[in-house]
Amino acid sequence: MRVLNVAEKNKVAAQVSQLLSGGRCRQTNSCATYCKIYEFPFQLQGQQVEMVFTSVAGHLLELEFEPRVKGWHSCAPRDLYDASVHKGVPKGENEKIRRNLQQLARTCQWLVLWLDCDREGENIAFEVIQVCTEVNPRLTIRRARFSALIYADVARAINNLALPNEHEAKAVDARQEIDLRIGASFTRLQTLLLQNKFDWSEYAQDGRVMLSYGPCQFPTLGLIVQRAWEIQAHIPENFWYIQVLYRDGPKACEFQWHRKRLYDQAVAAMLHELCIAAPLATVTAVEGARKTRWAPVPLSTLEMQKRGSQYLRMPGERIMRHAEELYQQGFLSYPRTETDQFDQNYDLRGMIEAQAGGGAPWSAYAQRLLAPESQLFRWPKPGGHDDKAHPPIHPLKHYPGGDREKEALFEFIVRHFLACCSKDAEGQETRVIIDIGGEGFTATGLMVTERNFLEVYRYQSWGGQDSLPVFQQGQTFMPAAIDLKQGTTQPPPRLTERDLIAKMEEYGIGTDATVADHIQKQLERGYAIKDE
DNA sequence: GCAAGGTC
Repeated sequence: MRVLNVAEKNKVAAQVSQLLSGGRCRQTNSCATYCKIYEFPFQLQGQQVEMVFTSVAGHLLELEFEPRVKGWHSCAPRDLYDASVHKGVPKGENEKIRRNLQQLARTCQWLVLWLDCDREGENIAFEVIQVCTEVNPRLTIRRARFSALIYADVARAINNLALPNEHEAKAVDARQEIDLRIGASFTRLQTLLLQNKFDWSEYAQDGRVMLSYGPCQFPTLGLIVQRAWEIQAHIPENFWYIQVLYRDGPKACEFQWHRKRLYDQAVAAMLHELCIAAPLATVTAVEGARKTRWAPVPLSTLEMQKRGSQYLRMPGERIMRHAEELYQQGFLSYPRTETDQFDQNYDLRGMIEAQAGGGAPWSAYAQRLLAPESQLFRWPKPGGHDDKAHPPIHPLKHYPGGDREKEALFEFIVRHFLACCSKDAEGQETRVIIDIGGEGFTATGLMVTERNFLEVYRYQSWGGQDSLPVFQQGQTFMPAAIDLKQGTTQPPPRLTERDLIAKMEEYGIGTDATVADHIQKQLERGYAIKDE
């Protein structure tokens, strides 16, 4: 008996084959570029069988309208709600993937579906069933459900084969149909209605404008517009505050008023006059506290995009493209992961060693991290998310360089990885509280006592302020200045890509894998612009 | 010329 096993991606087919065959499987190419075939003998339910593993690459089928309504002027946009839709294999790579599946299905008696354990995976399972039973209707169909790519889980899955869940798959069918009908109809309606009403030439691509609508695009744009409205609605207001400066030779510091700011100029001026009338400052307290700056937790896909866009000023979409290439070239672990904690027995040491040579700017740090006497290493703090399929994003081997942007991204991922394996930074905060004419002021200083992860994580700084001059409780001094200053309230800052990604995550717009695409689309369509 | 989801 031959058993055809289909995974959602080649990587899973390869890994499950490795685990079930004990590392002894034959790999051959298929007619599909990225979907390999893995074969090995296996004992299934007490029977000797030949296992044949292959994969799709995500969805195999795509929902499309009947040909009658495909032209933009063939029907009214509202007719797209009644037109019939069907699932078909889109032209291109997926046709090759279908051919691979059908060739194998003809020679097999069983079909075991190893798709991801989520709704999309369940839906893809039925796509695979549809394509395979077209050429072999007598296939016995089973679903393998595994939660992690480890032997125990995979073995449990093959010994507890179940049936695919049609309800879950149909939930995805419903989503697809809603997305397509609403998206296509509103896109046509808006575009046809408005394309000649305004001058869109600035936004046109290939001579025409596209005013697309989609259930992810629209709320994404909404988040951008919301901030723009907040900025437009801002009415600047003046405020006043008292600033106290201390100076003694080269030593100087600034004291912040406990009232922070007042919006009543007369009151602020009166309090200022009281200070001027009795300007001698009395130190009422000197407080010290230990402060800790936490090292980052291991890197998930969305966190990579958020930090990458902030630290490197690189669009999320390009970060993902570079990460994907670095992964395929073997420099990086799998770039699509929700996991931000390392498994207990992960070989972190080996991963750090891989960065300790090569003369990179971080090699010396990696070497220190490995040296026990440095006491710099600490097992990364768990971030609390685990997709049970992939580890956090981390470097596998040294990237020799070539593409400047890819280098910058790789460097960030390495530094983040080394940082999350390092101890937190420690500092000593000093607060000096003074009284002038009944008003309270505080100066705060921070001395970093142990930089630890900050040494390698050059994207973050801490303190920056010089340590304070030494003050003693009860001491008095004459300030160098007691000034009444005026300020103006500022509108909220414009939205950054990092903020937008975070908000989309918060509101559940798109998925980890698509958030960057939706942002990219805003720019492509000219709905929003992004500057430096 | 349209959506959003999956992946190399």
